[in-house]
Amino acid sequence: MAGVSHTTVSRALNDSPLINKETKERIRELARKLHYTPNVSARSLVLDRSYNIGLFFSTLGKGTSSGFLHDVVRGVNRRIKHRYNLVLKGIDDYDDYTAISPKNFDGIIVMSQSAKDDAFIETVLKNGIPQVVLNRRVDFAGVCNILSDDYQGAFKLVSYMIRQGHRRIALIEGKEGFHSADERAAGYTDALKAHGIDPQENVRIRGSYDLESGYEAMRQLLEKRPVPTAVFCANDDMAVGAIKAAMEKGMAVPDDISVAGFDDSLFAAYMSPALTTVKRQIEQISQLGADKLMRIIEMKDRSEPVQKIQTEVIRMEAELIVRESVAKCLQ
Amino acid sequence: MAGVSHTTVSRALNDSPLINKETKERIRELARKLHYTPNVSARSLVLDRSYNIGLFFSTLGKGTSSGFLHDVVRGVNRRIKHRYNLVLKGIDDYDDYTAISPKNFDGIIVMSQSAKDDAFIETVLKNGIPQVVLNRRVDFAGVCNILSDDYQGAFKLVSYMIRQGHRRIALIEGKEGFHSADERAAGYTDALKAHGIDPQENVRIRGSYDLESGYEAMRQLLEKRPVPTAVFCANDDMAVGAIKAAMEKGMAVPDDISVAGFDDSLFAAYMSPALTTVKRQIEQISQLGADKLMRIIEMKDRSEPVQKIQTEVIRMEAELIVRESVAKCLQ
DNA sequence: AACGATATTGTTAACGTGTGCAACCTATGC
DNA sequence: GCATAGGTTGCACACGTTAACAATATCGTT
Repeated sequence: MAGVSHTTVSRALNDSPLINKETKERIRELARKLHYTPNVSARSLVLDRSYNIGLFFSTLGKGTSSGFLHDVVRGVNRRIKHRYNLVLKGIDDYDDYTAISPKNFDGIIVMSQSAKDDAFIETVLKNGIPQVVLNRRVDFAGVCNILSDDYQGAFKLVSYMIRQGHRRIALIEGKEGFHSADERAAGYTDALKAHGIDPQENVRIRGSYDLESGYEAMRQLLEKRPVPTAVFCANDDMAVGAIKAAMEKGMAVPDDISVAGFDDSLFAAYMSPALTTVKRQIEQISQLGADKLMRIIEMKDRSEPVQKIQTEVIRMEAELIVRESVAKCLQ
Repeated sequence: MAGVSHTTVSRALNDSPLINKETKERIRELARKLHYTPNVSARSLVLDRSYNIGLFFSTLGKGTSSGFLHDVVRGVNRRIKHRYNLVLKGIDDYDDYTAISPKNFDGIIVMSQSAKDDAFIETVLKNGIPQVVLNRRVDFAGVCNILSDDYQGAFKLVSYMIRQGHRRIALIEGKEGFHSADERAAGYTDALKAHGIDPQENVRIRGSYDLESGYEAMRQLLEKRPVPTAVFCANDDMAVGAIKAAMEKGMAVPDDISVAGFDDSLFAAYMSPALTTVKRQIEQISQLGADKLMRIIEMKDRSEPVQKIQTEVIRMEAELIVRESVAKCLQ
């Protein structure tokens, strides 16, 4: 329609230097008027890029909390260049990884919760897809890794409890097999030891990160004698459940028993009592991860060596948020 | 490598009837061994399908609650055929809609919160992309529309409050411009009128669906004289904020003032007091929407007329969940 | 044995874009 | 006036797949 070859049109839309400025403007104007949109598939085919960024969670079902998902999506979406598609996936939806190919994903962000993801991460690595693993420490060489320091966060929180005079502190653990659960438990144990307190196995109960499991765990804890004076829940959701169970038994929080969580969920500040917890910078980690991934992709485009940036490990400090649900121990 | 033409390979992998069974098996076995993956871009180009399903929210930033996002993603992800990519987008990220083309999306699910989305929905419609609009009533001919009946849910809830003896019932409204906010407000107003109570403008306060706004709104309400005996919050998050504000003023819920929410969030059952609320079947709506979309896409593939299914409007009943936060009115 | 029908495979073109190369045009310098 | 350089455009091919059509092999029927 412009009386030129398709080559010239292509050059106009990609503002190539090999084109007359006026023809370029004329073609662009025409394209706008006709609502012309370049065919992504054709471009993908010849340029060997999919314009898909995969955002993979260990699971999209139970186990991933809503606030976590939301923070991650917000963080990543904000930093992804606009021409990309953000493709959401659950690793546990796959039963084989043949579809994980550089043809399908220009880059992949893994929000990893569990060591089960290692096979997936390795596949991505082997296929040479630019990758960033967030939220969990992995040991593959050549993988950029960003996570919050849950161990240190838990350590700080439990130390704070001890400073408040608590000695018999229970733990409601996170979901089995989840790395975050282990880290937080380790921080708990080490904080006790560092203050000369012997960790007791019988005030340590396995939860699964959801409200019900916190409720159930607390009911079990309240049967123990002596009853713990404080409970560290491995996330806020379980803390909510735990507080519910305590109240049903006629115990006031924090007067009769102190409870703390982990995550600093949206509602943590608005509960009664307001929840003492640890804040993870999930949104920030996600943003940072997305930025890194974009950089790796760009370096790969220019076929620069990507080693430097890739093997990096970044730990983001977790912040203790003191509110009302942990009180001084009076016993 | 198999000593056959690429056409034969194509037939083997798509199990076409035009191929010998043994050759098919031989090629498939070979493909598996070599980790051969078909190139999606090339297939897209020739078949004119992108294998992308767009999931569009009005916004991915503030205004969309975490639980909502999570329920939708879970529901849709479960029902989408595995070969598709679930592409997550915020409508407010776009400043023009030229990228919204059938080449880029085989189908689109819109989780619409606001009338601002209409321009977007119309674009999708004009471009002939199979579309399902969830969560909000739209009037375009040829659009499949599934939503929860928020009006009726609010009506039921407020009627329940009235049956409990409440007469002075306040409203904390949802976010301005959001359709759900208007629906719930209308249900509130009509329930009052239906029971012969005159809606009072001065106990009606605008919120924005987040916890802070519920908190602020409640503080304002508690200044009113006489103080309302019950407050209907247009979602659970605001109810949490409202309860916080009440408690800070030394008022017990529900003994001194009753509070109800909307959504039945995960934590609603675990708060103290457990929240009386209305349950929307978000996950179910999302599943149903995804199913419908898949059907529309398939019909379009067979170039059947899609009119029958498309103009449908489905209203899912919202369910009153009675818990503890609304008590009998003693005044 | 010859014919047609059927099963199986190969040949070729097409999808819409980007790119190397050739071709053309124009201006500059001698 | 002519050679040269630089700016601008078109030609032809490539990307990896599907599909219409042609070609070949196999089988059963008369």
